[in-house]
Amino acid sequence: MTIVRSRFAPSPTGFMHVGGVRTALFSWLLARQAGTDGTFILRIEDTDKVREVEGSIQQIENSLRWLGIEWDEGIDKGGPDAPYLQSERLVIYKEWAQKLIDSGRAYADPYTQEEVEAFREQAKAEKRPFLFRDHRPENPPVWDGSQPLRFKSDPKPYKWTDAVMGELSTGPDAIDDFVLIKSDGFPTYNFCHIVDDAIMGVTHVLRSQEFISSTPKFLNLYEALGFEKPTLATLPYVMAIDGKKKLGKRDGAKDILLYGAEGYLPEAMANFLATLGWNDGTEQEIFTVAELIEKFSLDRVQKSPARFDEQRLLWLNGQHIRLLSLDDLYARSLDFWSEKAKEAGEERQKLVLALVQDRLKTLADIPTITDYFFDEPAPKWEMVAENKQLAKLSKEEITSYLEATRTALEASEFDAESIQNTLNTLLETTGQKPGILFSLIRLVVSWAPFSPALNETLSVLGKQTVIDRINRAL
RNA sequence: GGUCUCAUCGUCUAACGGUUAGGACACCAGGUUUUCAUCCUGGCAAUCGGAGUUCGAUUCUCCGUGAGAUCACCA
Repeated sequence: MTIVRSRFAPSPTGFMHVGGVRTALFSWLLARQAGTDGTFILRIEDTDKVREVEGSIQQIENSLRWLGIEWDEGIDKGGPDAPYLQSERLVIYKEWAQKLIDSGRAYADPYTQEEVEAFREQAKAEKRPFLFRDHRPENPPVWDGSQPLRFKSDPKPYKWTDAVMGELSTGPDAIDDFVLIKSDGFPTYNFCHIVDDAIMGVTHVLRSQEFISSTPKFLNLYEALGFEKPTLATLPYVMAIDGKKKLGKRDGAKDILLYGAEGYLPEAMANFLATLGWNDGTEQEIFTVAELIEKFSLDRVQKSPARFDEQRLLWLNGQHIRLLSLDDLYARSLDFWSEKAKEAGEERQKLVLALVQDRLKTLADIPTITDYFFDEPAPKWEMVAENKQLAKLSKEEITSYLEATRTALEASEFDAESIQNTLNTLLETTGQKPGILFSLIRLVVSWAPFSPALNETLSVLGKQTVIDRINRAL
């Protein structure tokens, strides 16, 4: 097994959406598949105090945990390279910045922000790219910490291999004198993530596509610092389903935790995210988390962006619900039952749950598909009118079918099998098609859009309830 | 504008240079002598365009076209 130290390094600027979570998932899968030789680090990059949102760290941790992503090292867990919160590591960055100053690879930026802005405007007006290094001061002042500290870059073309994208290259114009330490004393992402990855011994850096054009800067900095470059893997975007833009909070990307509240299973979400841009080359669609860990590989990750298709997630969720044992399903369903259902107790809830398990797409379907087992449903006759077949029946026909049904069921033993026999006999005596007669019975006892097999539904409801509901309808 | 990336059914994707271009979601039609959003069967539907290399190109090369990213004292 190869040694893998991978990390997820979000900034605490709000909730997590599917794009960010997928990056974390892939990184985690890589570490877990290395077995005991794999470590997954959660590092929080809080160097932009302006954009920071309170509570984000907790939310990030909750999101990862919900998905089943557990980290080995992090701010709450500690680890050999603690602290894992960048704002607590400022001395480390200062140290490395000093090394760059000493080796002549960093200098104080003497300009005001307005002056730099003027340079940028000028370049724009002249239709040429803006490069700070064109304005590199001849005799920069000694850096006292109040000015930004800039990297003295060594522009040159680069060719490198990305574990996902393959061979990549850029010209020298991609490299400029970027800021290492801001005037507020905090390092920039560009600088501190490189330092941290190196001293934390990170072997695999996974990140999303927008970083591809900054990679040459990073390569240049690795060289200046004398660090070995880790394996770089660029993940394609997750796109909004109806847009051509990457999925972002502005385009309706949801907090990943909301999916849990909406009745999605974390393993379905993991399956969905993993197969959004990755597949194992076979026709397998449903993967358990264990299978994902076993089979995931960076070289089968797609190069092109994938759209976020909620329909597919819904389908996968139904598939994963079916995979659950009844006890497991029950344990996860607790938040979704109606009050009446909870009053009925665990035994009865499980009886009903077993009946409906195959039909659930989300746990949030539980009330709509089970409430009539616990509470008297309000008749919705429009459901009869909206049913193509039932709409044709006259009021008299409906009445006579229901009366016949009541009579027949009153004589039934009311286990699933005898109800089945009773219903079959009923078809013969009424001469009606099952699609019509059974639809009618189903609606009258449940008034629900969908329900389990009729004989089982009736049996679980019990004779008295069924007769009462038929009477009520009559 | 500079730099860079990507491109197979509507969507997610498969295909050592040789397949009737496969699967899944969605959709449509049947079936399950019982409803239904389950399940089964079937159907619809794709290699962005043009050159080149080759006996043969979805696959390799080039040129277009389209889409996207980036060019911050944000990450």
